[in-house]
Amino acid sequence: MNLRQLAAHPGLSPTTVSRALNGYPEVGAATRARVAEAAHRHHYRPNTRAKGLATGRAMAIGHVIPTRSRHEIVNPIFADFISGAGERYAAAGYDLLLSVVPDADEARAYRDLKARGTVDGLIVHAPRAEDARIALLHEIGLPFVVHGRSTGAALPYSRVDVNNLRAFRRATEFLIDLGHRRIALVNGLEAMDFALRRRQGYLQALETRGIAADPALMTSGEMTETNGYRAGRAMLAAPDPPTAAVVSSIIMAIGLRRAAEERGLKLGRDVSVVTHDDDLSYLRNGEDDVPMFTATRSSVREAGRIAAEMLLERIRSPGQAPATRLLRAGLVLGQSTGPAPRGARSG
Amino acid sequence: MNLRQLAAHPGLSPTTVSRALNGYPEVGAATRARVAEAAHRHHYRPNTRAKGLATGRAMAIGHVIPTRSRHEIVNPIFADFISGAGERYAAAGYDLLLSVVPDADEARAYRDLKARGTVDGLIVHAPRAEDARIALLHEIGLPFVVHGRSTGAALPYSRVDVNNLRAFRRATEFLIDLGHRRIALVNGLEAMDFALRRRQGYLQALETRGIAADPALMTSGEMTETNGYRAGRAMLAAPDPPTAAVVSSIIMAIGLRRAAEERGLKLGRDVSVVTHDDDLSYLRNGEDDVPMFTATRSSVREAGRIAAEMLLERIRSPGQAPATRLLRAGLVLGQSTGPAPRGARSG
DNA sequence: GAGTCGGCCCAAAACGTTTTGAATGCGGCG
DNA sequence: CGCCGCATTCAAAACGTTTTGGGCCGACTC
Repeated sequence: MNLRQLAAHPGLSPTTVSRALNGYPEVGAATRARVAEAAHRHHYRPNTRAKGLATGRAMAIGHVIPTRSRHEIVNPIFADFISGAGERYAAAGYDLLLSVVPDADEARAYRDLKARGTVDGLIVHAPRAEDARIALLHEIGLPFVVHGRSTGAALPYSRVDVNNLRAFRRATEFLIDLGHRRIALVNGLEAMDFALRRRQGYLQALETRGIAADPALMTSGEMTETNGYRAGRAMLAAPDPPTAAVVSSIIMAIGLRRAAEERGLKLGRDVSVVTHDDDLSYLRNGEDDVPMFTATRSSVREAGRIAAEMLLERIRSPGQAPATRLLRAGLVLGQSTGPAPRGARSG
Repeated sequence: MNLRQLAAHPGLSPTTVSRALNGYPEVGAATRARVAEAAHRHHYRPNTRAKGLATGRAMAIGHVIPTRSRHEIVNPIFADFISGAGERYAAAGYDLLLSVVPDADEARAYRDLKARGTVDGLIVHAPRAEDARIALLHEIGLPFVVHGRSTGAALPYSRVDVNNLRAFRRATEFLIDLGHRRIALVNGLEAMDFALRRRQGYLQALETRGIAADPALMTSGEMTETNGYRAGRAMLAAPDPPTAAVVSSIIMAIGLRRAAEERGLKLGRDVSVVTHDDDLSYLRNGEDDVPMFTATRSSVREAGRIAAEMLLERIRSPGQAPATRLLRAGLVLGQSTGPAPRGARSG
């Protein structure tokens, strides 16, 4: 059903029908009603491409999710983040365009999206320190919002982020307060900015309390269950094992728990763990009674919603100064932490 | 950079440039080279919307992922499935459009996509038995491929699926062979077709071996860690607890393991578990040495790749008879299964 | 009663491509 | 020499919208 065909029915011109549907004032109330009725009856929807061509807007937001080419791991938080964002896009009449590209091709993907005019703006995922994409997007001239931060970026940018540094410092201090001295850090890939900042928070806490950081207790890698397990197995088998750990992802924490239990160690009694918890919908921590894990919690779905709103606002009124929304990850007490064992295994 | 602007540069008409770029034969070799060079130099990409308008094709595939409005859980397999599919779309020059809609609005979402001409085809996720969407899409006239099956659907349709019934029958038989008699089923939502068929497989195995099914041992729900935990906790606390379970998702299995360990029971010794394993990229079962879980394994990312290819083929040559690709989930031996305890706790 | 203004509507241009239909120039053939 | 066919190229229409620039008519002002 065309606009022309739709217009022919009540015997009007396409112009008038278009105006009636888009709420322009210069159309009579009676006609507007007739048009609305006809449109409804024929299930009329304006053709996206034609409308976009005429208005110059794509009414779509792009999410470029980079795939580290080696092992093709897709971060499980994407699903929840995108579902949060998608909800807001839908409400505003925007589509969501997903681009899964090997990270080597990422720059080209951005340029393409702009040149082809496919999207009106985009979300930048998994930023690194001094992330090159920020300069690139400024150059290209596409509105964007970063999920996370990029320390040292030369140009300003909008972002929604979690107070990673503070959260991890608090988590580490909490463990220290419980008497732990050998505390491991099981981190995400430290090429990522969020991981860097969590590490800083961890280090600051140790330093403030006069505990020397031990490189043997710090590990970093893709946030998979296997990597959590590996880290746990290696550290717990070492001569002077940690009595506690701060962990960057609940999935890694599950791997770590597996490694502990394999050695007959119980979380919260023999080994304490504080993990970051993105509040993934299929992996709720503490949906029943006491949470399994003590955690720094921040809903990534909520972050998606906020990022979407910020981006839509940037598109609506360009030229605004970049904004920052900081989500605070609260420390949630669970069963995975407890006082350091007396005369800890650390000897 | 326009087509017109691009054409002005080497002093050609838009027509010729368009033809040169799209590989039509009626353009001289020399001109074609000149055009290619100019296009490359100016990073020219044809405007998606204009191209789509002219050709009548959107060069985009839609994925409608329904959100059960109550708790907004997004199935964790979507990320991997979509990443597999997206890879193939990209290779074929297609975009991926994601629609996150409350399942009540799903029909309208499909009609909209068609009416607005936003996509050339789509993937149907999480089909139910006699799923209404199949008839709807036939009526609408959009090519589609179903991920899964819809038993009892009146009309034919293309699909890629796993042999759920056989896999779960085998898994159950395997446990029976190990001496287990009280075997639980921790299933996904049985509104979903895949869950129905897994249940059938489970029941068939019990029946064949002359074991009466016990409703108290069968549970069904959203595939979250919490639900796995709840099922495990309830069943293991019951008077006549199961010695084994078949589980529909590795995430539920992790919850089940947690419940078992809470009672001091060890998987593979006190309780045996066979779980389905979608080979999620961040939750690999058996990346190191022996798999944690004995599992029916089938890569959902691979399913995504195949579904994408089938759909693109359907779009390329319409009118083909619907096709079916059946992936076989092999039974992978892990540490979570062992012989039934002698004089099992079943008393 | 003439002129002006507002309300309502329409024809045509524009967005950036592809595709149709036709034009140009050139060599070869009769 | 005239015609034909071929290889190239181009102008214009088309895709389905929005937007620009009027046009018409009745009511109001003086």
